[in-house]
Amino acid sequence: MKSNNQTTITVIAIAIIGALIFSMFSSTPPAISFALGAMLTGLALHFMQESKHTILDDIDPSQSSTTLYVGNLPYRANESDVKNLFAEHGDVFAVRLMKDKRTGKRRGFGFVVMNSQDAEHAIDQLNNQEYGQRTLKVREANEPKNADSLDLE
DNA sequence: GTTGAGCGTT
Repeated sequence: MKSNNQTTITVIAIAIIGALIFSMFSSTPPAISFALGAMLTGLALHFMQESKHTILDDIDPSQSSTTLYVGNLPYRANESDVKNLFAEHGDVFAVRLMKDKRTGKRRGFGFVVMNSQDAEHAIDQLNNQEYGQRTLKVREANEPKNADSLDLE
């Protein structure tokens, strides 16, 4: 819908060419073949541009997420506490505190997924900070499932 | 109910 004049002219030109080609291999009357060819070619080009716009629109820098490693957590801290703590420094998308698979007891560390821009600030603000009589360790997580810190290369 | 360096899970 947002195509400018140049792309519109290009689409029409290609549509006409496609219509001519379509007419050559069709046994129906030339006028109908031409119209059908133009419609099909125009539709194809239209959807190609639509998908292009969709892909580009999906790239939203304000929503890129970064996974943070949080260590030296007090055992009594739950996911809610950690989420509230990090939420003071940015948008927190998810919190996972690792626990023992058998006993279910917390292991004192976990992961926080939050806004990439806020993540750097959260590291500076929360790393080596006192929390529950413990000194927090906050860093960027290792095995990143989300390859979003690629802007640091 | 305990412990204390670490990088996980559908």
